[in-house]
Amino acid sequence: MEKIRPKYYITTAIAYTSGKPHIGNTYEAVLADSIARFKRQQGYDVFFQTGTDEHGQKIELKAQEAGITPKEFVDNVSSEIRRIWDLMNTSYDKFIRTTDDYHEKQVQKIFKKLYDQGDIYKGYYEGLYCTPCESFFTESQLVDGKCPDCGRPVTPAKEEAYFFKMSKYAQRLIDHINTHPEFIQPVSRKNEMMNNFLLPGLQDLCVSRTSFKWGIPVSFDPKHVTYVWLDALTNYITGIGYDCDGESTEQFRTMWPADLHLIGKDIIRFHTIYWPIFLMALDLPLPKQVFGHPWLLQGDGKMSKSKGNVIYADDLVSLFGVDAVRYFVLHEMPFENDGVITWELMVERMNSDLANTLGNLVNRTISMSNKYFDGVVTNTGVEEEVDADLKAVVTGTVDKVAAKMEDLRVADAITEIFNLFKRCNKYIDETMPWALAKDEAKKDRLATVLYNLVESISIGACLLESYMPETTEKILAQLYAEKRSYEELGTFGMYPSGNKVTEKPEILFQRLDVKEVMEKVEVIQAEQKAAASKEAGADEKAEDQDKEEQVIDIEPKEEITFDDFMKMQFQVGEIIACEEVKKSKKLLCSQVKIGSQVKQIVSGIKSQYTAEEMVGKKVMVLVNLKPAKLAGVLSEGMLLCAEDADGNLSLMTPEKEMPAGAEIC
RNA sequence: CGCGGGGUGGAGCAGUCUGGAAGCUCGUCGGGCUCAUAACCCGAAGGUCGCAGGUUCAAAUCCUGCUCCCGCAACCA
Repeated sequence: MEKIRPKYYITTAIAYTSGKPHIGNTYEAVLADSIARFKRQQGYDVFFQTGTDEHGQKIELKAQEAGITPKEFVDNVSSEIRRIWDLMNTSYDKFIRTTDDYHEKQVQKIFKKLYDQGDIYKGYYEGLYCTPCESFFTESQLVDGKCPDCGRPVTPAKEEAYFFKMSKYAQRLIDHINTHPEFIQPVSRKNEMMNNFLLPGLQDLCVSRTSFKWGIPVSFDPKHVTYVWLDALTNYITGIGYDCDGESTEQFRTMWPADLHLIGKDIIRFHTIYWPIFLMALDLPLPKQVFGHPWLLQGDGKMSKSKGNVIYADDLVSLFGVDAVRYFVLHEMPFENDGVITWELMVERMNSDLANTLGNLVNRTISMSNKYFDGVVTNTGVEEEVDADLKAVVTGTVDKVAAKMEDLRVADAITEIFNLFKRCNKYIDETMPWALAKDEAKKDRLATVLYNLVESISIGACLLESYMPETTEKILAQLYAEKRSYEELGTFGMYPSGNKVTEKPEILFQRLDVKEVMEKVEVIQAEQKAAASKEAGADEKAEDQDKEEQVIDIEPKEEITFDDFMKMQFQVGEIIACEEVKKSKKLLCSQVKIGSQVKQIVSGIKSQYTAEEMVGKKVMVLVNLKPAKLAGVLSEGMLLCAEDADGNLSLMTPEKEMPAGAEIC
């Protein structure tokens, strides 16, 4: 009787199609792929979904800049992302795009349903809007009057919008999280969500926009388009055939709820709060687990295209090969803390693990088989004591790997497999085949030693399949070995005795020289830089010529009257004392002498000025600004600064010596 | 006193829940071996486990205080 295979539904976050994905995005796809492949190997009926998130104002604008329609734009980027996923050999079963018609149709139905049942209501969204980030901010959220995320200017905006009533389901969610400790992984994230968002009380979530068109229209109010999360998150159900009128597919009924949503730690909030609440509103079961994986960061400073140090999957693959890149990202990524990727580290891993430990092991084993037995591998059964430990390690690995995978500790799982290969290398030294070969009487023992090695490598190679599928194929091909089933990986001795291995072993991973690699990297970086400065456009030509001064254009504000201007009172102030505001990162609190009075003014300039150097400066002060508390400290005015594109600040000081209190007009 | 995570040989990390000889990978140094991709195997050096107290026969591990780093939240008049 064939057993019914248990199902396993795994998803990645869908990638936003505003540009080419860097290695960090790619990492997520590979991580999900390794888990999906492993579950398949274990016999699960796996469905692995990934895809692209394609709506939003940012895309609308980018398309406009490029002079093409948004659809054309996302078609390009989406296929580029898919190309990279394919390049990385990810075995997704479904690649969903949020512009797919079934998805759009379903999102409209879901929106309507939630509206009809009163979970979504119409209201107004008011605040300051950052176009590139597509986010509204309250005045208090701004950084230096600019977008806290990207630092670009914001514009005031008010729009009619639909909101989702989050509070209604909050308690149910809190209970769920408390009774399902495995729901949010790693567990440390759970507290963050609870303390920062759930326990203080949830804000209602804005789910529609009228400020742009590139989105899924709200069916009963077409000037609105669905705003990001209700559109993006629902891919997890629409992709497998959910229908909110009850016409869901068979696939949906078997696959949902998802077993694992694999996402970046930056969007844990949306997946562990908003998404479950949407599902509750739709009366659907919640996903079993959400894993917010850490990030893969670059060692040499922040990534930026203009610095030319962004690491892309293509470049890595062309230098190292697909499996080496897969190995690296999977192995280097710890479970909780961020991982680091540099070209040097990549070369080191490649040389020491892949070339030395694994590649060389396969190579020396095959070479010896050819040298001593013309490639024929025979189990003559002449066992010695040392063999027992080798076999124990080899046959025990599968369970160790499975245990690590169960906890999503993929890096540790891979380490277990490499321990198997290291054990093999040690075995060679213990048995010294080259010594056995000199003694005709020990020929049978020699045969058994080589048989044990070939068998061990076969098992190890099969275990590698989830992580480095091509390497598995290559090794098995050289050994003329069959792929084992999962159950057979714990059994020693299935390699057919008398089988022949290849005559000419192929180098699996070539050792690399760091210097040579870095030379190639420099070429790549130069190209990237060139492309970036081209992209930056004609008005930034100054880039090459440091001496030429840059100019900055900012958003023009509304015209004001002379009267408006006269309402503001500016005076020269002398800073007579200054200290840091405790419990804040950016604030300095200054005592400013203006005429005969002293005002206390708090300014967000700690990153640019120390408290000591502030003292004694004469600065331009807006004195009649309504006092307000900042981080609990009273501020009675504003110090004026000039600011450049990088956020560097310069206090405005009088050009000639002026007394404190002098009017500025 | 906003919430949380972290500080362990040169580098990167595990160990902390459930106290009981400080471990792994890489690097360095020494030795072995020669089948193999200057690879493989063995050994050594190197740590007051952030600081200071406390509990205990015994603390990296438990308790208290302090300090530094990193996320999230707040803040930039």
